[in-house]
Amino acid sequence: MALNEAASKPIAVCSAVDLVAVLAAVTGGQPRVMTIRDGAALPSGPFELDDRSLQSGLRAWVERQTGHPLGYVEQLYTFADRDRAAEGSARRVISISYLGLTREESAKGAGNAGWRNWYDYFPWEDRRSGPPAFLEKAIVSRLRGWAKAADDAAKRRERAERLAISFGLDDSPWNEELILQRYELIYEAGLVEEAVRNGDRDTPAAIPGRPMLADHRRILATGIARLRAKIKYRPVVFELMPPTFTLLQLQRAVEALAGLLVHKPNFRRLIEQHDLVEDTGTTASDTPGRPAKLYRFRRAVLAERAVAGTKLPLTRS
Amino acid sequence: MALNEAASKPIAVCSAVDLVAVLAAVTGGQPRVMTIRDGAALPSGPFELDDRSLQSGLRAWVERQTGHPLGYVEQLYTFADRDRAAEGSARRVISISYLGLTREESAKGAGNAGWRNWYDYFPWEDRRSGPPAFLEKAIVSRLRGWAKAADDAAKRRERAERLAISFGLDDSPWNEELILQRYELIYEAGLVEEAVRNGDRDTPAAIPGRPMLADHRRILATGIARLRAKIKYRPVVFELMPPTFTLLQLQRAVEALAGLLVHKPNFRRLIEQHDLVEDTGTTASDTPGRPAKLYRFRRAVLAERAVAGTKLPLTRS
DNA sequence: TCAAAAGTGTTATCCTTACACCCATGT
DNA sequence: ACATGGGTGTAAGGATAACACTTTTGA
Repeated sequence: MALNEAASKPIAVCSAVDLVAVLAAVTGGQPRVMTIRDGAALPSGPFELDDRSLQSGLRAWVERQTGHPLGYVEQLYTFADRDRAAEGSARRVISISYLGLTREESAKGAGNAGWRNWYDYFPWEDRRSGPPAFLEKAIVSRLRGWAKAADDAAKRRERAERLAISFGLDDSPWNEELILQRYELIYEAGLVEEAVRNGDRDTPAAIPGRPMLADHRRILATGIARLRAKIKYRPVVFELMPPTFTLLQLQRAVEALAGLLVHKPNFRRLIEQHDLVEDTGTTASDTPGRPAKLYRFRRAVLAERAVAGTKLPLTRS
Repeated sequence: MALNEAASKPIAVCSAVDLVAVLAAVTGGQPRVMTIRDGAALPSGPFELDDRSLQSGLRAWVERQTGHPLGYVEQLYTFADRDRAAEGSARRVISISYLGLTREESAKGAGNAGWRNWYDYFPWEDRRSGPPAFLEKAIVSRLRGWAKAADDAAKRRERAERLAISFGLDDSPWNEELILQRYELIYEAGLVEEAVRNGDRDTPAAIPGRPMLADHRRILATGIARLRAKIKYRPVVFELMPPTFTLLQLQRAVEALAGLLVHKPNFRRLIEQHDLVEDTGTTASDTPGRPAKLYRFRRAVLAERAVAGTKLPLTRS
């Protein structure tokens, strides 16, 4: 590293840069992610110099692939740690990752590309029917063992605390946003195939959850975490919905993303209170039970609300 | 762009990558940012391949430079738009930017490096004594002119709306987090030197606020925006405070960052309620008025609270 | 005594949470 | 009738915002 203060023009050091996309959708009540290589990797490729910008290039590429406009794109993170290389060669790569939201629909992924339920990769993150049965035995108890196995007492305490917070043990509530922290804990403990590949441990039995190439699973976790956080303060769920939808469909989408169940009456009020939707006048009829009103996203909110929500007790005047 | 699904190994396309740091501190009741080249640029330099990771490399560099531990580092954004090159050569550079927080103290910036009040670059962002006098004439009225000058009606409406929201006109409240949006509006309207340099407009009189090289001012705005947002939901202010401090000092630091005044009694209650600080038993004596208790940050909160704060109405059980 | 800052009390309001309940449709 | 989902009412509790006020020091 040389952040030289007096640097004239930066020297033209060169690195391989690639782009990685976490493309999310919701269908059939499940959260989906676009994958390639038969589910083993996220879509990615070299960053070419003639793009207008990273974001617009990514958008164009996705729209070409899926035939659908990408509703929303945001940069996720840029990874550059050495231990990313992973696969033999110590080649250093910089990965710039993006999160994109789309309505799945015609998921005409060419070749071996396709949409997968993202809980295939993180089965412990789906708590819509309560904590999964395997969690305690296959994960938590082994992490407890790992925490106890640290060298000194301080480290043991620290690990135990991270474990409790990440997985919502001992009075800590489960926090669905901590998906990356949970993955990293499991990784550090050597319980995922990716960690084993990197030679950090000898070969323990892998835990439930499908691995991915390189660090794509970490990137996916980063994307899910961002989305789980964002749905709480920005109206991004709507990017994943069809043009019109019932409030229950909307709720199911939120639940799919969060991996948690939501309180129906209060959810409806929340949506209505914030004026996020408007009535279309029509009702959905093909469903069981009483027909539900169909709503559409009130796109005006995107402009109206810069949102943000104060948290500082300001003085008036 | 070629996010080829079937990509075997990405081709070794090469780009120049550099790191840019937004280092923030608070002293003398003012927010500071570390600059080089006599205040014209942010510290930056080429990214070298032998670093362990971006973050740790940046941390090491800063600690060497300032002699102080960097309390907090986070990645800001990776810029790669073509129009960044700006300065003659169409050379494409990728800039990975970071936000770092430190206690200024011995700001022994070597050479022409040093701490600057960040409102030198964004004078309209400091509203601690109300909206600055020049705002209406030097900025808002000219932006209104720019909004009216758009080609078609739709674009005029869109510009007027962005203007109203960004600058808190027509019933919209001022939102201190929108600093980047405000800067981009001013940039698009051709009112900053940086835009003129890029040849977007002929030469209008520049508005108050010091320009920077390349797009460093945009990066700085990104950093300030992140920090202004983050102090509301994470205890990061404390990274900028001395080991012990009074509640008024803490309040002044928050005000300096936000560019807004805070309601004292309610601020104190907020801090205490959340158990963010603990009493040291000592009091500050050298100040005017009644001596204030000195507090210290309760570092335990970093571990205890994964924080997050639900916004979804979950079902119990 | 006054200025300056520390610090406390109290209220109105809003938002969130939880619980209870009724409504409309198809089988 | 009953299952399924749609939809409303309301009350308790907590957080926030606003106002008014007392306390402690140094000059």
